[in-house]
Amino acid sequence: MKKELAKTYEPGKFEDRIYKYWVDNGCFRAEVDSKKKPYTIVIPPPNITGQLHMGHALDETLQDILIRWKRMSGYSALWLPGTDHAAIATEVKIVEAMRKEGITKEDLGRDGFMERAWKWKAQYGGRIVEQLKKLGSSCDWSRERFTMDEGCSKAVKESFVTYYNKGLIYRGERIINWCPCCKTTLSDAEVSYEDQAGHFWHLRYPFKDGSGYVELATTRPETLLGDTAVAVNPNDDRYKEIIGKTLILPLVGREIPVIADDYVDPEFGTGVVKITPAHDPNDFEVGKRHDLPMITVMTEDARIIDDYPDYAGMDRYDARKKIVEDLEKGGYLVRTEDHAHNVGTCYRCHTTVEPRVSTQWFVKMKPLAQPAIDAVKNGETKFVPERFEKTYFHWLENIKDWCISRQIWWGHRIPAFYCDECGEMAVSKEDTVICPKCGKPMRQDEDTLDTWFSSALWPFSTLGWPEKTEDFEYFYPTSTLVTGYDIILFWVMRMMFSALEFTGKVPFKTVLIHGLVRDAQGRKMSKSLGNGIDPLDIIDRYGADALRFMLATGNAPGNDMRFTEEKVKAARNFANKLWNASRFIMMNLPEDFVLNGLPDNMTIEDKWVVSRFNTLAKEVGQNLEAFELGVAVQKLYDFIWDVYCDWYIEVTKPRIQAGGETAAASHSVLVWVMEGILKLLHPFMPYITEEIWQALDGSGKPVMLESFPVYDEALDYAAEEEAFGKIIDAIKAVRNRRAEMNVPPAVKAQLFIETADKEVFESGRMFFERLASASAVRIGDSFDIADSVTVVTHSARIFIPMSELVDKEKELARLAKEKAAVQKDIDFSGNKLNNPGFMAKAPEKQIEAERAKLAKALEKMEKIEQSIKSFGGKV
RNA sequence: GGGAGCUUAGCUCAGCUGGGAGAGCAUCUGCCUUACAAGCAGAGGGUCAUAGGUUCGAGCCCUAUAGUUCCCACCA
Repeated sequence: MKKELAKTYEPGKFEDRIYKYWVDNGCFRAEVDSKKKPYTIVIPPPNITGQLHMGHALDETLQDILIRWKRMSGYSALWLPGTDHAAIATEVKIVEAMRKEGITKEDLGRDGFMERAWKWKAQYGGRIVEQLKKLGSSCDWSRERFTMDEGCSKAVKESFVTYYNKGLIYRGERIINWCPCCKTTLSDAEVSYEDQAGHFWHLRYPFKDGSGYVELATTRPETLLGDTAVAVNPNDDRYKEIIGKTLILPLVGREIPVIADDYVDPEFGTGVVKITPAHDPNDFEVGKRHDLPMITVMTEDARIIDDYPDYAGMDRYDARKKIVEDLEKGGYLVRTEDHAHNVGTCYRCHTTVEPRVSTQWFVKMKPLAQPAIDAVKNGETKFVPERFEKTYFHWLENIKDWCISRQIWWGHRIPAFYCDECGEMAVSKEDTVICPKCGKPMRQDEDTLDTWFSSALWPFSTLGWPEKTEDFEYFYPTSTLVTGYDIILFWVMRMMFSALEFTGKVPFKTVLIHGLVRDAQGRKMSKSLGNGIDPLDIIDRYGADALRFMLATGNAPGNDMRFTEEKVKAARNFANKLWNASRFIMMNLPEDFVLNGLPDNMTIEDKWVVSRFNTLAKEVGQNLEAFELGVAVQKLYDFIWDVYCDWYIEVTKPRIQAGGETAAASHSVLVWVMEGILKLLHPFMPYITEEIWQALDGSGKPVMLESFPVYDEALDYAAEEEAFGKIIDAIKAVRNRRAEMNVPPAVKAQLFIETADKEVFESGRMFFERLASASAVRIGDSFDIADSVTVVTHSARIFIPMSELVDKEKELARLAKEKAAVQKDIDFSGNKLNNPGFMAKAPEKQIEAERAKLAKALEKMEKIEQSIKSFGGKV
């Protein structure tokens, strides 16, 4: 069955059609099938607010390659898609949109806001999903999930309640990271530190008894309002006598003590630290140790509270300015110096985080961390590349409790209930709860959970947990998680301990880590820089296959890569090459051609290409097993372009022209190898391989459901590989000489091939005419052609009688150079073989290879010397 | 202050368990050879950051140094 392909490769003309074909035929659907082994990937769920960016494109491409390869390899392969509600990120966007309409959250109230948020989700949540499809992602869309859908919400409640009942979730008053802009708490992981230029203000606090001052330094003078002590190191001789004395807090007039605490570093600054327990995490600890009062001086949006009339309502930076002025006026400011320091900022909006004391919910991490460490230590879960395990261990070994409550509405509401009557608290999976003590209806906690709380359950909540569903039993634990190194701490680690806690199993066996896609200059792609490249735009111009190929090529796991359009173009050109190769095959195929395996009468070059393909299949499989996708794709590229197109197709041309039996055989081999290529390449470039397959193959089945080629011993033709290699070498050598002498291809010349492998060269006779510009070819044991250009390979001497081009002196000089080169080879191998150490310790295989190399070089040397003699030179 | 990565051809990067250095792009030469100029045939270009070490043999393993990037960390 022969179908015409368009003249040029235009992916835009068929990609959408092919995708629809796959969906319509249920090709992505994974079945619970006890006869097959499961292979499962859950997608790192993109944010519903998101637009597809290059990071997604890379992530999805790698997953799709793996899932398509496993599907073709006989697994029941499930790629489970879905989206994340992205609590803060989404709420910020919705609030922003509302602000443009002049509405606030408070105007709508909680229920009204949620209604609006769900509408918003319905409107934009689908967008990113449609964009994923453009890439060719073979997700099982019938199983698509959302972190706030019914099942995932149920899993969230179940896990919260279980944690709570085991004492692994608790509520307590702590100092937490507070974003004054998002008006919510943040976990430690959600704070990113930035170096900022600041100042070091040296202040003096007077003693109450009038005995002078103590000097201290601060980077945050505005927190002075909340100072409840000044601390020195107990071993600091300079200050031993003032411990226990009372100071008057400038501007405020509060009496505060001088305390001693090891936390103070005597070497740093003046060795005296002001203590603000409510606005600094370290001071909070000091305050607890010394039972100091905690005085919160700022509101939720980081303005000074009304208790300080001089500064009330000012934001923290204005207050800082005013306070420094007032300190100066009052004679309390000693000096100001420049000081660079590390400031914690909100990872979403980059507002400086304000430490704040409040009552929040926490997950107790120490007991959960240990099993997660063990699971990786004992190899149940492996990271690729391995080095990321260090990051993982380091984080888990130093982990602090996880603050999970957020003061926003978009998210899973904390399933805790309070009785306003008697103060009782209950944690429950139910939506309405009656107080167990007094029977009054209870009020649910206003806060929601950190978005990563539900993400942490993703590998099993999406498969039905806490129910023991068929999917869960069959597809869990998942096989491979593919994600960027930037969210190991946020996500991978939390899935690990959650899964071990709730399912008793690791969530995935392998974590394949990839890097970031950077711009051409190596900068991170970001909205603020405006250097982001839209994958959809690239797909539009070059096709999804080209983008995928580019993203999979030349990149090792865990390494960042740069995006350049040149690389996409190279990938597109490769697709075009494949496209045209298939066009060539099809335009020459007889109308009634049907592929019926490999023919019986294969020639040397047929066996050569089949054997090379066989090796390719073996190696690609090995590389995929080892997650070396970049290496695998490079091998495919080399085989298709160099072996198949540049050599095999070229070599079939004279055969096809000749017609008959030999042409028929070459048709079969051409199609057989092409089909093999399409199968091997399909995971990487699904669209073009499917499009060509459908035109070439008569089975009516999609290539994506074919079997992935594997090594077949019967197709190993080592002898033919070597023999045809001799022909290739000879053709290359002739071309090389002709190019050196600037002989245009149109100028044909006779070729006299002197060789001991007459049979081999005889079988390649017609290739010299087509590929080496030969007008006629003679093959013999010995020739003596005067004044001819000579070419020497290790298996042949080739004479090209072009006397007008021959310059004896030049020819001798060239031969001398070639001789020197071969002599170097001989010396190199000879030295090795004469080295007792090498002979004693090198593996036999290596010694054999060295002997073979030496033999080849010696053969070549003999031929060169012969040629030198024939030009009258001395050897 | 800890930890990790990177340093290979002019540029961007591969290089699987150690066995005479590769690709794409760029450069140069010659070709519109009826699959493909998004192409074909050739060429040039690298003391694999530096210095030691292990080994018969090192781009690859070990140690130090330099440059660079990232992650983590409470120094006011």
